[in-house]
Amino acid sequence: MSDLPKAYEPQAVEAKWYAAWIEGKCFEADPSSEKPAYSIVIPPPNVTGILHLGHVLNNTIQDVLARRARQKGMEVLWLPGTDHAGIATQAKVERELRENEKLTRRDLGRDEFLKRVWAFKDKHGDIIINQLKRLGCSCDWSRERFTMDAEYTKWVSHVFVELFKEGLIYRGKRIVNWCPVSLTALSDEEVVMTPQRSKLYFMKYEFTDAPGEFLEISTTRPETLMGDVAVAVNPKDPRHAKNIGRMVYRPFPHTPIPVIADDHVDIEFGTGALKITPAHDKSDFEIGLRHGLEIIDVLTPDGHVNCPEVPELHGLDRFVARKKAAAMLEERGLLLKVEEYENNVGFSERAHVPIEPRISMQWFLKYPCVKEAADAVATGEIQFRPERWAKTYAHWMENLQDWCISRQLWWGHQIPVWYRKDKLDDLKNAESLDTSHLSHGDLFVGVEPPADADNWVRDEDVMDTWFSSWLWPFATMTNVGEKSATLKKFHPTTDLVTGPDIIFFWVARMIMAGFRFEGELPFKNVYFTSIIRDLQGRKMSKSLGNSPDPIDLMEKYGADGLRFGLMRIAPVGSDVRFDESSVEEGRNFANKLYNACRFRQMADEIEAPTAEVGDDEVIGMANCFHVDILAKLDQLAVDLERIYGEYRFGEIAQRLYDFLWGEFCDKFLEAVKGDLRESATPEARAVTLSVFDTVMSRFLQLLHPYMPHVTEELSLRMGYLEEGEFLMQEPLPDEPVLAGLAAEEIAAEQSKAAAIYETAGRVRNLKAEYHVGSRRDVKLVVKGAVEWLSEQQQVLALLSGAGEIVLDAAYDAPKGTPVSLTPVGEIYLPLEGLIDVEAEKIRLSREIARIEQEVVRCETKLGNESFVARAPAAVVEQEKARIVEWQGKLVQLREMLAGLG
RNA sequence: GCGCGCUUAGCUCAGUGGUAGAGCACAUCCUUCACACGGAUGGGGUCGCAGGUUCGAACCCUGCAGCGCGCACCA
Repeated sequence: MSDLPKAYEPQAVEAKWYAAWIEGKCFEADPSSEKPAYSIVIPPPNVTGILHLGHVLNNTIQDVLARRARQKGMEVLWLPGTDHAGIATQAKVERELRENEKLTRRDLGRDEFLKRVWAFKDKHGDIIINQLKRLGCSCDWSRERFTMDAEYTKWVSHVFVELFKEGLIYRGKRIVNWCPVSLTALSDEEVVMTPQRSKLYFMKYEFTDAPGEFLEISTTRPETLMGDVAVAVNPKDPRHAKNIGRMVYRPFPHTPIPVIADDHVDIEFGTGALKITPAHDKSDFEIGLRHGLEIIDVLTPDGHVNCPEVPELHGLDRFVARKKAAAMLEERGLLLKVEEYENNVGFSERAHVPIEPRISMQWFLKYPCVKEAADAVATGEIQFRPERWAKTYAHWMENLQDWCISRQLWWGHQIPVWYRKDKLDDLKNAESLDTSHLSHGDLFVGVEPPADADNWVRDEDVMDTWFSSWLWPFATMTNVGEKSATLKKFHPTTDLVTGPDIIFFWVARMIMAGFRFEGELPFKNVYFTSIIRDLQGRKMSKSLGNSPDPIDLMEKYGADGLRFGLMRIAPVGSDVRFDESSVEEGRNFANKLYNACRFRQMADEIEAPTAEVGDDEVIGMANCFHVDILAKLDQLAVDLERIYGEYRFGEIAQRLYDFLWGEFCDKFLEAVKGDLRESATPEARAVTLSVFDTVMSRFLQLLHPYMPHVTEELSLRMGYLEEGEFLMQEPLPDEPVLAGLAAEEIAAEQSKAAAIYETAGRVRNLKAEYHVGSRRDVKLVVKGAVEWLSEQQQVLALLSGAGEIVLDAAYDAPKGTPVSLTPVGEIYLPLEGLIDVEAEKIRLSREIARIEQEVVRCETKLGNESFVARAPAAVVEQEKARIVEWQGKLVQLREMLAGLG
């Protein structure tokens, strides 16, 4: 091993092990297993997407959970797959078509276009899957699913049909969020409210019964005023009481419209008069319904004015028309003023343009099993982490709006509804459709097409992508009408790991679907990950170019480095600011681990005898450093078990890091280095090697979920496992390493080790103070040494960098010899006349002053009767002990100062 | 407008009542036979502000401020 490179090179190792795990079928779940089940379904990434850091965090957490569960003896299913991502995928293909062939999807026709999308999916669909594999994800790839698989599509249709029969799905003309670019309706969740700097136009409409008298109105959208059918005022508004029931002239087309009264109008806002455009505003639409007003649509689907009566505006883009309309008002002397104004405008989540509220015929769903779904989270049957998201969920569940599930797209699950050809026009124009039409035979709703298909025409729309995603936990496990062995074993799933940004889109809807179609919750725990931002706190996005490519990071630092680095900084509650240096630290950690093992291998190559020491004998021969590290390992295992239960992934990473680096390498390895030299006794060598192996083999196991590749590699290299065995399949041992040793004995040994470590630190800092920190030949004299110090004298010399340590109870220190009070005695550092006496005097005086202050502080505290009476006894004792300690030190320091003259 | 978070060292963040912590960055030293992707030492914080509870508050309570995020029919 010593001929290997000094630094760990992860790339080849990681590829090798991933292939080996696949070859060994390590990820495949067995539904017939006797072991308890543990399951996760992956949040399916977009099939044509590419991996970003959010995916890395999310999937690393899932992999950690899955791998840990396997170690805990569970039968694990991590079910992977991809989502067809209707709008996103269709838009990509349309763009490619436009750029390469100057064609639109309509030029190709539906069938041909869909062929193109499938081809695109086949070409790009594996990219993100392969990226997940590169990351080391232990998904059961034999069960990979896609939301448009034939069987999955059946589920989607089946669910539609069932909910339609139940009367929860209906069709109707409503105001929907219309995207003028994608040319489809969107759900409320797909609209992002964005503050905009816009203009508020104040205009006046003339009363028909009083020429020269005007009603003042403000609006942000003058381009829609051709669709005005009324002006509304609040009935409680005294300013307008006299106006209710009168008529005013809409400027263009010049037509009288009524002034009506409606509670919705805010008296405080502007002039208290609101123009009503039912076709282009949701609340206007509702007011229109209440008052039986006409609906005049003056915009085309792609956001252009459609109003031949006003030729100046007809055909203009909506934003061009806005300026033009304002100019026209001004020409007519009807524009009073224009103010700068900030308001919230809904933007299309995908197309990034303002959505248009638009009347159109769409399919809607009234959510099923709302109460069960709300209760499941409220009662804690489904546990949210962090818990506060439960409140967000509850709020949404209490204010559910019907879900617009139809999309005017081609890529997706086509609505399983057929219309009779001869009734097509009637049906398409009908205001609404309900289940009664089913029996009339004009409408056919079914998973399979009607038998006499030639007489029917299928609804052209497809369903919202989330209408398939919400079935993911069970539709990936079983076919319609079956209860597969997989479903029986693994549903409900154990943990769901996802981002809080899709709590409404996905999480809430899955819970409802789970209750409705499987009669049970879909998962028991939901862990919401942090949102990853850049160092400026901005979201990662392609357009900002602030999103590092995880593949590049893995090339540079290894998948294990990326995983560990990201997990270590991922906080439980809030967002995380990403910096590449954290990944670098992950890489460094893997390297540290690798080198610790390399050190062990090199020790084997030294030609020095090793005694045969049986496992049982090791503990008996162990010194305090051995016992100490073994005890810390046991403690680590116990702590990790608890922290896993709390899903505190960052803390787990931190504990692993601190143990390996701080305890194992910095302390333990340094303390036992002497045991591995040729000069050491065979027994000491044997015991130390044995302890090393015990700790390292168990530590590799504990670290494995976070850094699967390097731990697997080292377990084999170090001989902890045979060729053909996998660390990922090794169950975690239940027994502590030190099970056979009494707690008091462990504590006694640990306190010795702690004393030596602390003493070494004090000596090093004493050396540094006198600028001999790098010298390893200094002589130390210990006065008043604890009786056991002679046993560990060599180790202390090694750790503190001393050439010689002399125990001398009667040592008479030369004047000004630096001294440190340590847990093992007074340690002097004779400087052989090299010190600057004056500087030393100043240093001592400062130290004395500082300690005196400490003593005063403690005494004041102890003089406080309330403190003594109310504080726990242990705390009071601690304070007292502290004073004794400080005073002892003061005596020493004053003597030293006096000694200097 | 309502709700939820956050505010601790230059940066990123731990720390849920008992003497303020880590990593990075910084400074000095060390190319000592696991590791410079390393080792040693050190400087650096009135824990956002103001009150309150308590013997004792970064931590609990109440206000306030700043930042961020949700939700909402302000034209």
